[in-house]
Amino acid sequence: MFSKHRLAEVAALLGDAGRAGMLLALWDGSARPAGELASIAGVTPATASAHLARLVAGGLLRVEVRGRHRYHRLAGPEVAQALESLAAVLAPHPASAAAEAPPLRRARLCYDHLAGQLGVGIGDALLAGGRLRLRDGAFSLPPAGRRWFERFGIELGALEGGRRPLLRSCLDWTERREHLGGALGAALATHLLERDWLRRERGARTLLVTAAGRRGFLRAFGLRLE
Amino acid sequence: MFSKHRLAEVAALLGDAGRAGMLLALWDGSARPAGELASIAGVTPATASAHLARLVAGGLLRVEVRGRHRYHRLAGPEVAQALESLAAVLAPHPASAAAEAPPLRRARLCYDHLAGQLGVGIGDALLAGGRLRLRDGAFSLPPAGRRWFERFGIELGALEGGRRPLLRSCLDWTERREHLGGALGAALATHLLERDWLRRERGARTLLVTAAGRRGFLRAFGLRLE
DNA sequence: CGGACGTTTCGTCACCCGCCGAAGCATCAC
DNA sequence: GTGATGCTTCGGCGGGTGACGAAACGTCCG
Repeated sequence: MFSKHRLAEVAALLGDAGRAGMLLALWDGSARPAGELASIAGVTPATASAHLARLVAGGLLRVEVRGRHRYHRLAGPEVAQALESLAAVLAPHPASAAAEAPPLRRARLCYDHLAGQLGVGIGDALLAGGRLRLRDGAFSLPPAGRRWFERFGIELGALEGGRRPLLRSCLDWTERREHLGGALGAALATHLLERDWLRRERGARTLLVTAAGRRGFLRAFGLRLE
Repeated sequence: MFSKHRLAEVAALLGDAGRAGMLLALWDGSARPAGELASIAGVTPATASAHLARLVAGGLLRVEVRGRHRYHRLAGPEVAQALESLAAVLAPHPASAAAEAPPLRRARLCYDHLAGQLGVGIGDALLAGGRLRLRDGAFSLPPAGRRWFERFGIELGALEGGRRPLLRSCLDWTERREHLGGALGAALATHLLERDWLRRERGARTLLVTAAGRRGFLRAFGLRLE
């Protein structure tokens, strides 16, 4: 049987504030060198190195050696998913989630797609416009939606047929609402970053809405962002 | 920000073989007294008591006092979901899942709905019969499916409108396939247990198929179970 | 080549946490 | 009441682990 020992082993890796901090910093799918993760976790490089070695050995992180730097990133979407579902456990009541720091609640990346109020808001706008459908907690994409995404500059053809589902609903832990994940959610996030509607805040998974973004979200989605 | 400390706190609760064993024993949604959990975890009642107190304080377990017994159960589906997604992290390769003990692979409860080969098989049969649809990794229920479930003895009306989504796909960690969760998945499992097609194996989340079940699964789903 | 830098390894210390046995509280049975 | 049972609390022991500084290693740059 998949033993309690293996489960405990992996869970114990997440069960240290230093390591948890590193994983959270990598939650958005980014790759960061060991030194940066050390400062994020608030420990010396020596300590961080030991932590990172354990995370890699435990299969939670992948490491990519580039010169004298060692870039670490999450080993895969399962890890991000595990973080997300642990977060769901510790925010069982919307009230505690509502107390989150505003910038993080407003817009952030969930591994590689949008989350927070912006993510939920975009989803709502797409639903209201008939460009997306939500039924029984699962998204589907009607023809009108396909056309809209193509016109918006996202090539659906390239996204389909891959291993990853095009649409996937992902439970947002601050808003307690479904938002759009999957290949399309990721492509949308990438597209908005490339268009410079959104900008990643350095060293966090928080997203900033640019001036162009404010105009764009209002025009494209009817979203008024303060 | 939802701090790394809180995440680490919860994860650390799972990061001990004793506590992990207890949680796994409760994975199927059952409620067990402290003494039984102690023997499952292989520790003395004193040690178990301390563990259970921490799990309750951490919001992972609920406790129900009945006379001199204290029944513990998972605090909610989020906890089971967290266990499931951690299991997915530590079984990234189908090979390791294939090594699982056969009875567990064959049929088990994932908190409150069916999983394992039986769970996946039923899902496949429903899909093949057009009673369920799978699109982009998410289930939907066409009219033919609604009729079928009603005729099968499951009242959909009572399930809808609740907080919990009717349909939810849940990644099976032994089969690496989606299976049916959500309110409908739970109702189906309950119904099959009540009809005595399935019986819970004492002290495990493994399910046994009864003789009536073998006939029933063949007739209703075309599933031939050895 | 030599120095700067990022990272790892080593040695060490301190603390936390899991474990148990014994004792203390409840509750149930008679 | 009296004893048995289920569980918790208390006190104390031992091992694991996270922390650091110092030093070694490998890479980049002038």
